[in-house]
Order: sequence, then C-alpha cells, then structure tokens
Amino acid sequence: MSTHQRIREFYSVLYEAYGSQGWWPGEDTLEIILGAILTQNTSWKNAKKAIDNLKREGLISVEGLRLISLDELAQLIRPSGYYNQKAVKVKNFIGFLVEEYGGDLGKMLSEDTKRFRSKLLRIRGIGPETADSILLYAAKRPVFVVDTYTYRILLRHNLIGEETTYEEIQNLFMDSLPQDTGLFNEYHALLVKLGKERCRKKPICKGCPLEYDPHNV
DNA sequence: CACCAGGCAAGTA
DNA sequence: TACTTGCATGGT
Repeated sequence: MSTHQRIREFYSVLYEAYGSQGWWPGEDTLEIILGAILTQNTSWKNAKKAIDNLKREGLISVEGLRLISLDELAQLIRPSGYYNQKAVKVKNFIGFLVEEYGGDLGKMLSEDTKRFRSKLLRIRGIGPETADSILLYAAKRPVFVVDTYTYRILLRHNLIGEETTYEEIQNLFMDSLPQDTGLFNEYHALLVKLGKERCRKKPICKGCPLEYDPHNV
C-alpha cells in the first residue's frame, strides 16, 4: 500500500477508535492563539492554567496584553513553564498584530494564507508548529499541523525516516488528503490523542489501533 | 528519584 | 552547516 493510502487509512482507523476530539479547546481566536504559544513543549493542562489566569484578570484582549508589564504577564503565565520566554513571545505577537494590522484580529485573520504564514514565522517565538496551529485553529485555513507526536507516530510506523523535515511531513498529509480544515483539525487532534496514550518515547505498540506489528515489517 | 509535556531560538565550532 | 544547550512548571 502506498504511503498516501496509509495516511488516509490511518485517519479512518483513528476516527473509528477515538471519535471526534473537539479541538481547539479555546473560546475565541485570541485565546486560541495564546494557547498555541503557551502550550509549546508543555502539557495542555499547564497551558490551560496560564490561560485561566489571564482570563481571570480579564487579559484576553489586545489592549490588555499590550498594556500589561512583561513581568506581570510572566507571573500570570508561570504554570505553562518557560514563562519568561513565553511572556516575550506573547508580547512579540501582540506587537506584530498592532503594527501590521492596527490591532485588528479580523484583518489579520483574513490575510492570504501563505503571506500570513511567512509573516508569523518572522515573529520571534513562533515557529512552524505554532504558526500552523494559528492558521488551522484560529484562522480556519486548511493547513496541516505537524507536532512531535505526528513525527513519532509516522516514524514508528515506517512512513518517514529520521531526517524527514517538518515541511516534508506536512506535505505528506496535505498531498494525501482533501484540503479540508475540519479534516486537518480532527486528524491532528487524533494523532495527539494516540500519541498521548501509545506512541510515547518508550514504545507501547501492543494494542495500537493502527495495528503496527514491530515483528512484521 | 527520573522522565515527560500539543517548541523555539541562540550558542558553538 | 550541524550539533548542542537553555528555557521551567507540574504531573506520573
């Protein structure tokens, strides 16, 4: 079976096994963007605590985040880890939003997808995964998000090699599937779901819904 | 105690 | 270019 066919088959199997994941767990677009930054290399649970702190302070707004001091912001997002760096990242994003779009989220979100992606990648603190999460989950563009789970699962199932790059993996999905925002949303969430319980650094393959048999490859 | 979590950038040679 | 290191809290 071709790699593209297997990519399509994995989706059916995962959806059958786990059902809809209901991502992104955030209410408005700014909250989704903040979540994308705060969850970098951090459990969603901890990122959520940071988001809740910001919410409690009424800070999920462009003006709020623009006016708060860096140090206060850092303290509020402590639970998400790397809080000093992430405070700078949030400030960098808000600075970008104000400078490029006059602080108008709607204007930013209607930017052409490719242009928007390359602009996001110029912000210090926003790399490919965070940029694509913003494009998919906040801007609702059909862009596939690749994360460490995606890499690990594809590697373990021999669909990619160790050296495969972010963009190559992304293209693998985007060339195999219809360009559908809802599908990409669900697929990424399902890969995270699978990765959380099975495809960790210490392999747990027995009983994997993808039925990978390490002795039969 | 060790190890991991929905990354990214900067430093070194 | 190709490695390596720093960032940091909270859960298992």
